[in-house]
Amino acid sequence: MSEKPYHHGSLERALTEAAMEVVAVDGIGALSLRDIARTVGVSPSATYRHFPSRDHLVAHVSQIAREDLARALILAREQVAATGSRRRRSIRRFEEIGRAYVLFAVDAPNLFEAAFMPCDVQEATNDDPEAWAVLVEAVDEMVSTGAIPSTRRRDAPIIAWSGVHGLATILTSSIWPPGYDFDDEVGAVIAGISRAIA
Amino acid sequence: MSEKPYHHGSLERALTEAAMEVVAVDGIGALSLRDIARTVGVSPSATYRHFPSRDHLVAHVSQIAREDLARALILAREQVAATGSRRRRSIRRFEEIGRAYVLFAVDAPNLFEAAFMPCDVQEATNDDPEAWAVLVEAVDEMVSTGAIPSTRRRDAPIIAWSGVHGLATILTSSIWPPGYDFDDEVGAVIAGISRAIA
DNA sequence: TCTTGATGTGATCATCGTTCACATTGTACA
DNA sequence: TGTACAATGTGAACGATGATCACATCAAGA
Repeated sequence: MSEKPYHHGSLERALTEAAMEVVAVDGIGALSLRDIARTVGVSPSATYRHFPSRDHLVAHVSQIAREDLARALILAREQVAATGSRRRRSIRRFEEIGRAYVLFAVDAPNLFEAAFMPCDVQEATNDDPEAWAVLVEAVDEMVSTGAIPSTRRRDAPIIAWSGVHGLATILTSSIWPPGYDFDDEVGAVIAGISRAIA
Repeated sequence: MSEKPYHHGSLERALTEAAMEVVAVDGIGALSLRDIARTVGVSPSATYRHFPSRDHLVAHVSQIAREDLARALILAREQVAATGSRRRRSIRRFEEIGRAYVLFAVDAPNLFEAAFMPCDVQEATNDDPEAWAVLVEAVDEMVSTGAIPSTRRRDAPIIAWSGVHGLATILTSSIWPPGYDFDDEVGAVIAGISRAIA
């Protein structure tokens, strides 16, 4: 029987994975240092060798969730078929990114919430993908193909982000108005955004 | 010296007010039953005579915050001067409501967050004003004055709500993109919404 | 080999939400 | 008027949590 070694070897990764699991399933509020220390099989104080406080763990999870979202957007953009005009394709890319944004929130509401929660502590900025950059690129492409006027280059990302982020937040806040269908309104909002920035 | 009476007299109101204060200043996460019991000058267990659990207090605060927001929207609508055509006025009312929505979030970010936080426990529905209803009324008025086509009556509230709610959330989430000015973008987003539902 | 830095343990502390038996008070009814 | 009863507040617990500290263990280089 292999005895458990005194040192875990990759505690930080294990803690992070356990934390992501808890947050994804039960939300950021259910994240407890002692709890994940238990599931990883380590003493509570060991966690402090890798995260100075619970808030730092939360910030780390939040950062990963943001990267996951950005990757989902990139994937959606790349899955747009290379058919039709460049102009038409830039529009479809933009709309698919918007749809993926809302879809991510619906599929993983707890991760979405965690991604944008205000964190007291800050993660060191790195080179990981950012949702904002993906959005700006898509807008730039639409400008370059003439799908939207260049005068909107500046405001379009904010308008688009507000629209999809608002819809996503509303969808995950249990404040959805009665009598409305999710999928229908996703299409309606994205179409509205297209009109707003056209 | 007036002795403190054994019974507080209006503990529930006092607890609620103290809770609103704490939430407004330090956020919903800083709300502690023991803490507000201390500030009100009562034992921790006394709070349970009025709120079955911390979650119920949170839900109560959330409900009040939602009412505050709705009242702010109504106030903004009523402050639109009765000048110009009915059509023009309906548009201005709608836009001022949107502006007030974002302004509320910026002025009271913690209350705004509390207003839309997912609550496990539910407050009994009452007749207090709801932001959603205010928005729908404004859209209906725009339809009746011909400011927007009646075909958009259904989707316009969702589109508008998504836009302002998204902007408000982004503004209060410390994820605001660099190089953008708050006030400018509020105008840009609201103008975008107007184009989206026109 | 010895030392040093990194990593994990166990005990401990203050705080929190919650519960429970009990105290106090206002009130409706005999 | 007096008395049972319901409402409301107290104080002492319990278990759980985040955090800190002295100490234990281990790996790697001088």
